Amino acid sequence: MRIATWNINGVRARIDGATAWAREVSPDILLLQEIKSEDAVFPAEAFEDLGYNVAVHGQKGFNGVTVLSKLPIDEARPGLPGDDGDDQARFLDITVSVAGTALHVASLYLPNGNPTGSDKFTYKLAWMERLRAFVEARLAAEDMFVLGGDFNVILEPRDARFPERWADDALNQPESRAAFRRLQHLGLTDTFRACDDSDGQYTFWDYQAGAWQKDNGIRIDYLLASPLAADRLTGCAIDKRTRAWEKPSDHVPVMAEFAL
DNA sequence: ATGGCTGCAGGATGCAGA
Repeated sequence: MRIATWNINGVRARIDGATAWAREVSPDILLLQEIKSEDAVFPAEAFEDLGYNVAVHGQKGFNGVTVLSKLPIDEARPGLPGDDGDDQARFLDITVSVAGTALHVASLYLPNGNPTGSDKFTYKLAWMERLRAFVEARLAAEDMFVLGGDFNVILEPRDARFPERWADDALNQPESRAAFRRLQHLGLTDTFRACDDSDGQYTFWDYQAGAWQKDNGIRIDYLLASPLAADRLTGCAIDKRTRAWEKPSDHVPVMAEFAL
């Protein structure tokens, strides 16, 4: 079972690259973020033609997440619990059945939070606390699950080419990292780090100032596995080839392989 | 970096991103 996540930065502007990549790599489950589309204009047919079942939690202009699955989607639950007043489309949780066992997979787009100290930063931290509560409940139920997406947190200095340049950024604040650690310490595995401990591994390069050419990147996209899923982890990869494509997303796909 | 691109909404430029 191959699960991939990719912040596509506008799925309609990148539908050709997205489908070409999905056709070549053929993940069983593909999570997309920042589709920047409401449900009605999401190009579902392009993915259905590749054999995917489609669950969408869209929003006009901004945000928006999807789960594309070659396995039938038994249930789809849009929205992160914990705040009925939150109307930003940043979370979609689905259930599939693998060899008679339920596997839950969530696609998430964690708030950026800039500028630090603003109400957006407060929203980011509150969103992370809601995510922690969600994961805590999931673990208490001893469910097998994977959380994938753009977490918008730089965990360690080695996750940035120039960490000092991110000193004032919401992605790199002690509060942001602490909230991510609280999540991890409940018992989630950073699947990439579980099988690749090397430095210089990034998932995002800014469009500006030749960041890609200078390898000025950061690692902010993750696939986190619950214990039952982590026990089956067999591999991981960041596919940075896509960043060199024509009209690329500023993020690249992250993958994890499970013996499921 | 004083954010130097990019997508989207809407029909010009402003906003959001990281």
